[in-house]
Amino acid sequence: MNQQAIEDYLKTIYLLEQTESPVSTSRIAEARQVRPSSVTNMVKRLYDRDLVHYRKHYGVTLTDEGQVIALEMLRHHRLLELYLTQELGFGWDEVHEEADALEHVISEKLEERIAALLDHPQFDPHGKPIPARDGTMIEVDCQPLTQLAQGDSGIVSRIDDDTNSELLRYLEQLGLMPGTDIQVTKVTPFDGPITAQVNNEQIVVGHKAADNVYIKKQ
Amino acid sequence: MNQQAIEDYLKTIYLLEQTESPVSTSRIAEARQVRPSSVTNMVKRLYDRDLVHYRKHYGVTLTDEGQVIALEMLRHHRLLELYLTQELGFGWDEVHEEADALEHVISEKLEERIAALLDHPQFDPHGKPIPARDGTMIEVDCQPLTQLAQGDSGIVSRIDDDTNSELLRYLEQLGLMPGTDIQVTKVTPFDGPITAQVNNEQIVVGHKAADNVYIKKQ
DNA sequence: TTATAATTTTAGGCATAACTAAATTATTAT
DNA sequence: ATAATAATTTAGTTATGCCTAAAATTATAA
Repeated sequence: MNQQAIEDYLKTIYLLEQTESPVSTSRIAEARQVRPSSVTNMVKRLYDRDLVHYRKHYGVTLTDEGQVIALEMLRHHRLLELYLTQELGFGWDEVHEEADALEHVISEKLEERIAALLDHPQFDPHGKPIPARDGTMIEVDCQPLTQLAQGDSGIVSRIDDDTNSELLRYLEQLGLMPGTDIQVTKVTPFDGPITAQVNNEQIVVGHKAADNVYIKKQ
Repeated sequence: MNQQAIEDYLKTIYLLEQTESPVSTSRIAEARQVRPSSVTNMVKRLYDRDLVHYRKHYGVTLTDEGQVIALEMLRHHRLLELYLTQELGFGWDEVHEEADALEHVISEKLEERIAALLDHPQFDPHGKPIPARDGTMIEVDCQPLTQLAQGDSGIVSRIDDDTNSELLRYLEQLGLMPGTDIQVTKVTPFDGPITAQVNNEQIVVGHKAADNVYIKKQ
């Protein structure tokens, strides 16, 4: 079993656990784009290594040991994304794949140097929290733009699907990046578009895109 | 056949070809620490992919296509070594392993950004030439310190074995780093130590270490 | 309780990449 | 030229990793 595959599975399980825990094999299969039987096999091997708890027909959760590895990958990934944008001029829509490959390869020493150089940052370019070395992570109370009501205002906190370059480029055009102030001007029913005030401009954004934009209400 | 294994074999073959070409399977086996028969198998697969020329019982050389990949890896490796020392505070004795892992993973885009940020450098921290994107590379006419005679002077050009951290730390202590002026004060027979003037100090360096220090005579 | 859906088991595929031992080929010394 | 030696290749084996389809099992909800 190679380390990269282990790390990818653990990361997937970690992220799925944020929504529902325990995680079913079919959810993992879906996320990893393999068959459920492949997942069952892999999960057994992860279980043999004490990286997950596993009860048949019930689900999977990470052990402490498994979570340490998952968080390490998440830390690597998000630090790298920030590093690439801040220090190497990458766009926030270009960093996901690069970080996905690099996260498995950088040493702890390099991780630490990058973190220090960036002044131990708390968030990646998409507003996602970067786990600290001890596994702790800031939680921001926020909600999708689609759930705000007319008149509500707040600050863009994070973009949910940070793997979708096209979406990111679109949101950037609209100015919907973490830290931006936003006030909802108008909402429309039946998952219709949302109108909002952003950077002193009126913007209109479709429901699907808006669903990825999480706002911290004020 | 995974890409990393291919790249490692091609890099090995490239480096061995600098000394003698064609390269025998046993030389490759020695360099890669595997059995000659394993190399024969691998070489056949490389041949199937047009990455090497291969004649049984005769030897192996890189095809153009193979050389492109080998040089790309060398470029990645050396750029990364320089980047890690210049931008991330790594010592020249700490970068080899990190670069060895990263070289297979960075994208062309990241390579280019790193190169640009470093102002398209020509040499890595050990004085080795960095291949340009088109495969060209500066050649420096230099020779091992052990081959200089008393009174000869020059500039340290490069360190041959850049994988040996201990050696690199030792040479750094002595001030024997690329760019340093050096004048040979005394040589001793039977592979004995060499005395030289470096940074206004007299230093004594053993034959084995000196053999790794290449000098550009003036 | 029985049908349906989800999950697991089984058995095997396919690729990589190493190894050993035996056979073959090339080189060297007589 | 030939025998001895060295280098190389062949053939077969081992081990790993990750996947799949199909069959069997288990959970669940009507």
